[in-house]
Amino acid sequence: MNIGDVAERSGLPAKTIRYYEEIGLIAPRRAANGYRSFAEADVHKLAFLGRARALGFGIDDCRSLLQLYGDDGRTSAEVKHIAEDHLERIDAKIAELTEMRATLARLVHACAGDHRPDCPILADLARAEGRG
Amino acid sequence: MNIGDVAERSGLPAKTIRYYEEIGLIAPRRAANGYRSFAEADVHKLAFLGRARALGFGIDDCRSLLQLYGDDGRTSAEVKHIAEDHLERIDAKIAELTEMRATLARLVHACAGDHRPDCPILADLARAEGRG
DNA sequence: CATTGACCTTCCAGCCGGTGGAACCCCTAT
DNA sequence: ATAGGGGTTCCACCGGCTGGAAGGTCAATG
Repeated sequence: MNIGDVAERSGLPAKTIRYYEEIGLIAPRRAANGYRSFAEADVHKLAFLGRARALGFGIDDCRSLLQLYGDDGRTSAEVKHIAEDHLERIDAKIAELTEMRATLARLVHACAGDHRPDCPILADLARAEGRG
Repeated sequence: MNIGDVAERSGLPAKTIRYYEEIGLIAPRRAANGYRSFAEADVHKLAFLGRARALGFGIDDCRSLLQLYGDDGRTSAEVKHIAEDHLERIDAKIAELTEMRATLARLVHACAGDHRPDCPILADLARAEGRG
């Protein structure tokens, strides 16, 4: 299977697949003409990676997850540990964004949005002492 | 004022301040010895930038906000527009993360996290057809 | 058999918003 | 004179790709 077919089947762009090979996440064979020659297992791995990435796992986590996936001696505790750490990072990010959102929404709400120059948003940015 | 003092007063690392000069957000004078020589207005601008960045505005937005801030002929509508766009992007990001979080939390919950290899997390990544 | 066009290859550059480090200059205190 | 704590420039790197140039390969045409 050539990279185009694999891209279609895995849902990942060809560029990304080449990149994943470059950083050692997959290692497809090569045909005599130099083209990458993908096996079903590669497609499977790539789909796995696509789903892990879609859940927000970083490349390093993906590497670990893939390794655990292929390791019969793994424990589910190892996998869970990675996922829990990631969950914490997501929660932290959500909390951060939620705080931003609250401040921003308050400012947007306070701003008339008309032709006049007076603007609570700029006022807040220019001098944020007193409130968060 | 030298960059170190400005860093302390604005809360931004000296590296970042140099970077902001490089990309044209600020333009401090230079002393005879080549050192950057910051005025109060520069410190003010940097603090403004720091707060805008803390609200998640991108550098381009910061540039626009700074420009509007210094423009007496601005309208609050222009400022509000930038903020509303940004608010939408934040909401989209929160929604994305919240969805990730939901899936991930479900998987983590379903995983025993013990010494055995069976793991719903890996199972889901390996074959995610049927559920989101 | 030559050409077209879709595919594949490699390599280099860029995105965002900095951050780290090397190599060097400047200023003050001892 | 020297030590140290500033400052300066420049270049490389982070994540995770993405775009594009330059060129090789292949199947189907005229």
